[in-house]
Amino acid sequence: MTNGPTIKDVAKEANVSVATVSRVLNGLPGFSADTEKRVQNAIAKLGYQYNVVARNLKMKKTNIIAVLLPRVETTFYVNILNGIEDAAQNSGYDVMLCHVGDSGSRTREYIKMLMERQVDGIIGCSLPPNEEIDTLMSNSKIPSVLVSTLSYDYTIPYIKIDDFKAEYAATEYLIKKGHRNIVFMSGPLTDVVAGVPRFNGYKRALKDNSIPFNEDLVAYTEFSFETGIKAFQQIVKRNRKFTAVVACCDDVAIASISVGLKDGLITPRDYSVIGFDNTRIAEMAIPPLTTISQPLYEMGTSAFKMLLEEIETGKKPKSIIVPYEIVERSSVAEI
Amino acid sequence: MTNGPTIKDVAKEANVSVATVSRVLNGLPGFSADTEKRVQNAIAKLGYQYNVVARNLKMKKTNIIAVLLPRVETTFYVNILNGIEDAAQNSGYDVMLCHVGDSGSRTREYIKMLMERQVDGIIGCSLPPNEEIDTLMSNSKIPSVLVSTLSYDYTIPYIKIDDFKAEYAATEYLIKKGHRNIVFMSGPLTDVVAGVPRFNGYKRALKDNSIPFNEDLVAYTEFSFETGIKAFQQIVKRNRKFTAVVACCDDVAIASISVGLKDGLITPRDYSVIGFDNTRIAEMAIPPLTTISQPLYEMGTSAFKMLLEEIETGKKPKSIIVPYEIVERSSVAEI
DNA sequence: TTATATATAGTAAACGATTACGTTACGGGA
DNA sequence: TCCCGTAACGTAATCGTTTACTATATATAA
Repeated sequence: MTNGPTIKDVAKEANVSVATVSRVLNGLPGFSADTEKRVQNAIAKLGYQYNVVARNLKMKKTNIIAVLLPRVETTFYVNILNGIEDAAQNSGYDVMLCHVGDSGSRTREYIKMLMERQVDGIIGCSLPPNEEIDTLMSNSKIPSVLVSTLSYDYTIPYIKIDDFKAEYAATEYLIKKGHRNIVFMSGPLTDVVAGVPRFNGYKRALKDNSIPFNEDLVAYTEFSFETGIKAFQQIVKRNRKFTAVVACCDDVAIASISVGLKDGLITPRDYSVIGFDNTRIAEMAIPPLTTISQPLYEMGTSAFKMLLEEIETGKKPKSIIVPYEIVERSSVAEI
Repeated sequence: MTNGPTIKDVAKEANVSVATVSRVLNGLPGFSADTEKRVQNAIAKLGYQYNVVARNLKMKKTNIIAVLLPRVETTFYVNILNGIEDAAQNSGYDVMLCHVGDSGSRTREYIKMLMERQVDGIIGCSLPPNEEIDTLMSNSKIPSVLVSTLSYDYTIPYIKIDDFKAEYAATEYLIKKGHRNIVFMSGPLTDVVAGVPRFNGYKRALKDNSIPFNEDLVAYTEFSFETGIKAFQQIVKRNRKFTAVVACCDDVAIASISVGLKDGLITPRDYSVIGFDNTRIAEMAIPPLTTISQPLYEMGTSAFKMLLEEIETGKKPKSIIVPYEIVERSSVAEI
């Protein structure tokens, strides 16, 4: 591969110094209109191509941020990612995608790689809090923010909803519609971020409305359709008296609807269902799913803004709790 | 920000030259076990951090590839992306995400940026063929491959299914089940890649089975749920005699099911539906969607392999047509 | 013993930008 | 006329690596 022309070649061609070429390239002051024209002509003539890598080395800045994602199969992450990418693009940053695996197993290696690559910042999405990873991140000195999760010891700024309150609200919504036998399709209790607090929100809403908690009405599942199916089959086997279900995510909500259908149970005629996340499938479900909405896209843009703040000022931004919202569609009936 | 230690500092600390440090860092021959230990100790003592940017400059290689995507809201792209990322990761490449907008409007600027960034390769997903963009890509001299689309003049290697044959097969599948009044929910005919060929496949299957083509049975839509809803409403208004519909994508298929439901029409009892893509929602739909499956993840990994081949050998790889598959679920009935 | 190969290392020139600092020329004010 | 500020450049060091050349010591072969 023959080497392309560099700033030096341009300088020679235009009869100026490299400094001058650099100045016109970057719009810095210090050259006449005539010089500029000569440089531009030289650039055009030689087909000069700017080299960002060289600048990165000199400037110790890459204008790259990395986004760490556990898995990218659901629109949940995609919405956040879109938000991040749009915001980054607007500020002249590019984003590097790091698919760290479901359990976050590749996170360690990725962070090391990112340090070597000199990325300017890291955004971690839904990573399970892990002391080792968190300290690794902190020690890396790379500005970082978390979306939809927390750090082990709260040292890394984050942006998320209040999962406890959100699931409390979902449960209460059902109660206000007259439901009392409410199934809870819980995320795993090993998940301290989205599992435990949502479960607690459910239980607290029950308690505040003097409804006794019934262990028979809760099933544990991963945040996926397939595991949701299995979990809800357990429920149906155990208990038939429920009139509503609050699910830890939309996929599980839809699984709950599907399972019932095989037994001739129709939502919301026979039982109501409320989801969580408001992913794209929520509106496409039959019936369209009533669910808790997180402003995912905005969380993405905000996360980038927080990160940018840390990059530019060196100060850790404040964490943000964003508001959830109940979006009412057709999967809940009053009784 | 105080500068971190460099290879030079390590060299001084270990009482060796920078060349030696570089050699142990890269596992090249030319140092004794004792020297290696001294270098490693120096690295540990100083907390030395390797700088990839400097290497990139020297080596004229970044080990970054870029993936261009029109929009990332559907699991369609996500599956391809996963494939690409996993394959890239295995070969020591990182991927940069470029969200070029729905119409590919930002593609131009992105390609320029990628040239400046000296990325090693570009993978374009589902980009609408566009002469200007294609020549820009070719002129950039950056190895490129296309997934699920073609280049304007076939100069850029691609990997995709045969859309004509696939939609032919879908239509024929319905015909073999006894259907003759078959609606076609067509993508826009401005889409030369997925719009036109699929429409032609549908028409040809009709013809080969001596079924007259009926303009009334086709509606045009974008590849989205919302537009699918509107398009199918048109169909229902115009004609009620159909017994099946072939849809240009899963979202549109589900839209077709949803619209009928409002009129009390149930799939597959009242009409059958076949989708396209086999995205995640296909299995979650009610009823689960029979659809044409593209091996998206594998297309992603193959695309990367093709790209890698071009990066390493400098030769354009051959384009690949991958096989589709009909996955049978419950949205089609025999009559 | 001498010649030669080999292992182990060092020197210094790239890679392609940015920029602090120095220089020159010109113009205006006193 | 002299002084000085300023615009318009140029020079050269620098960012942190890689690696082509050399150089030296030791081992091996003849």
